[in-house]
Amino acid sequence: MREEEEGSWFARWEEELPSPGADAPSQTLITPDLALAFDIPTPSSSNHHQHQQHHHHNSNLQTDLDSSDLNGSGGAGAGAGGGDEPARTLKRPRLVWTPQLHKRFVDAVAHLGIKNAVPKTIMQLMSVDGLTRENVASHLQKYRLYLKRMQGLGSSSSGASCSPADAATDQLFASAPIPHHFLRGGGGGGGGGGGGTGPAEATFVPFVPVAALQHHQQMVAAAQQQQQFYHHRQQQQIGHFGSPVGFDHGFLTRGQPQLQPGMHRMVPPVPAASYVDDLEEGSRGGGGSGSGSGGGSGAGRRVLTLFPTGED
DNA sequence: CCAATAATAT
DNA sequence: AATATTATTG
Repeated sequence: MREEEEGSWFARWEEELPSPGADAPSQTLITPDLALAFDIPTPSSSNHHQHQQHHHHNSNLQTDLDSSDLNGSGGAGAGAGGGDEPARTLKRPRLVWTPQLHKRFVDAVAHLGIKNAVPKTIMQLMSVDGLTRENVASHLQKYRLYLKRMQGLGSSSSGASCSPADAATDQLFASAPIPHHFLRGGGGGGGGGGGGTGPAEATFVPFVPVAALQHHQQMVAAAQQQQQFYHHRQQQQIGHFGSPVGFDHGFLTRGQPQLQPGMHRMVPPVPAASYVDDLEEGSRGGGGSGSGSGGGSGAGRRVLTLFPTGED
């Protein structure tokens, strides 16, 4: 029995994020505060091995991924009350892209069209609190690779992944209703997301909302202001990340953005993103990539990933 | 100067 | 393997 594969990364969690520990009060709500206190020791110097916090039973693990744990983990935090203390050089926990979150991502991209599917726009359209452009950009890379991979292949049977490694990634992306659009080269494809697993589609409905999106340092003024915002976000109200199952349900989903005084939201295209937020998504029956990758490591990885879809 | 992408590092 | 981070280019 060996769980070395996935164990590798989550094992680092202890080092990465401030795994709160036994000394942590049972106050599940105060987690952010503690994390904050822990995380700001000495960021300047190279990361020496800081005191490793003990970790309390943080149900962070996606293991029971269900409900709306749209967020990942963490607790960087915001002053739950009065604190607008700049959590200087605060490193937020790694963002956990859960299927629900990814769905929002895809949904945003889908409604934007490949044209405007840029990190910043996506981030704004998602309206997910605490999400940074970097987060989206990073994930966007993965997503593009996934799409490209899909395009490259797509023949023969419903397949999806060839390598076991890709299979894992596919599972994540498969959780979203991929509006097969955006092709790297011109666009294309799309069609049925849920209905057919047919790769290589051709029908595609690019609804270009707005015309040109020329960036010249004058027209994006609003955007720049927005940019400053997420810089300050660090001390503003981040902290809705880590939500151990059961508490901290600070839904990251901001239905409508709260307009800040002195600034207005810049959403020229796409009026108000109004998608249907479905908490539960169990769509992946079509593709159904064979989980049994046969291969070498397909033994027992049943922890993390996969939500209660009740499928087996 | 700002934004996005690509590559690299953790 | 998944993200964050950094560097480069537009």
